[in-house]
Amino acid sequence: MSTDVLDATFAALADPTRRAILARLAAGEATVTELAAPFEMSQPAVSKHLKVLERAGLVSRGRDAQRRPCRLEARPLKAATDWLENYRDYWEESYQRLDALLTELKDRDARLPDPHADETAPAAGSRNPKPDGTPRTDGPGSRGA
Amino acid sequence: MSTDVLDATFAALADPTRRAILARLAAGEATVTELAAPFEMSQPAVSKHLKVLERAGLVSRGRDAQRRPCRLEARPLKAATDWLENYRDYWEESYQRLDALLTELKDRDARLPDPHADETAPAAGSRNPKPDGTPRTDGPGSRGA
DNA sequence: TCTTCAGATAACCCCTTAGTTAAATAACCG
DNA sequence: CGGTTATTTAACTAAGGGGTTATCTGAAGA
Repeated sequence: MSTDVLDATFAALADPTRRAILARLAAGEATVTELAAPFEMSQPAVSKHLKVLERAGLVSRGRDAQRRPCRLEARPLKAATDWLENYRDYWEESYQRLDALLTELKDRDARLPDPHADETAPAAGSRNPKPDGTPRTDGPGSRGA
Repeated sequence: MSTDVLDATFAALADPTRRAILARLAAGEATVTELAAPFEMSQPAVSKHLKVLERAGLVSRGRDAQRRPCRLEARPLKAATDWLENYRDYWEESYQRLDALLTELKDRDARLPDPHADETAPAAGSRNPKPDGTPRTDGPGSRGA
């Protein structure tokens, strides 16, 4: 879970073109020209994006004659999700006010000296034990054959 | 869920310093100098990072005399997580081989013409209905008072 | 072999980013 | 008012990102 992985992954995801490429690859392998088609940019530009995705480990490529089919490698996305998961408690709306309250009280009580918490451990709260059963809002369509 | 939000959020998360800042803020509000202390860079540099985080909506700031305490605003992280959630099926190891198989079969069967899938909808699979009960590996410490 | 198709590289542009130091604000403290 | 503390802004450098066009490589196929 070295920071480099997260660096590269998040950086790769920061571009809409690259996210679109990943979305396309989620539907199955595709060649560079196939991937480039939907976009208004040149093919070399897409090649560059692919290189970024490849460096981040999000895409791997095979070989079929002169074609270099790309396929999705989603594993780094797990690292990213894992990192984000530490903050799940913080975006649950219902706790936002409680959180503000706690911070204020703590602030008033004593000025806490805690200059840094490790990057990988945001000291996630004991508030939400985690596995909430919330069903995904996005409707997963049928995939594969 | 405009792409701009994801752009800014993922871009903000692509820097280890900024991720560390967020981790620190998860433990409670902090002033700029408090946030800057752990790092070897100058304080203005940290201010810049904070501005990036602020622009992404990940940090908001109050005012306490000459201090401008920063607090975590985790909502954009939900958008990021939601996007990543669409790919959850793809990183479940057990399916990697099955996926490869399916793609190959489909490829052999007929060359599918599906140039682009929308960015927000990677056509997530019907394979994994989703709410897996996997407990988080990171140990959430106690938080708040 | 000559051609064509599929991608990769190169060389270049422009703009952003991450960092620096130094100076400007802004609010408190005496 | 004058000084100290906290933070922002300015000006600058070095590096990298995203895009372009033009050129090179490499495999297929006539």
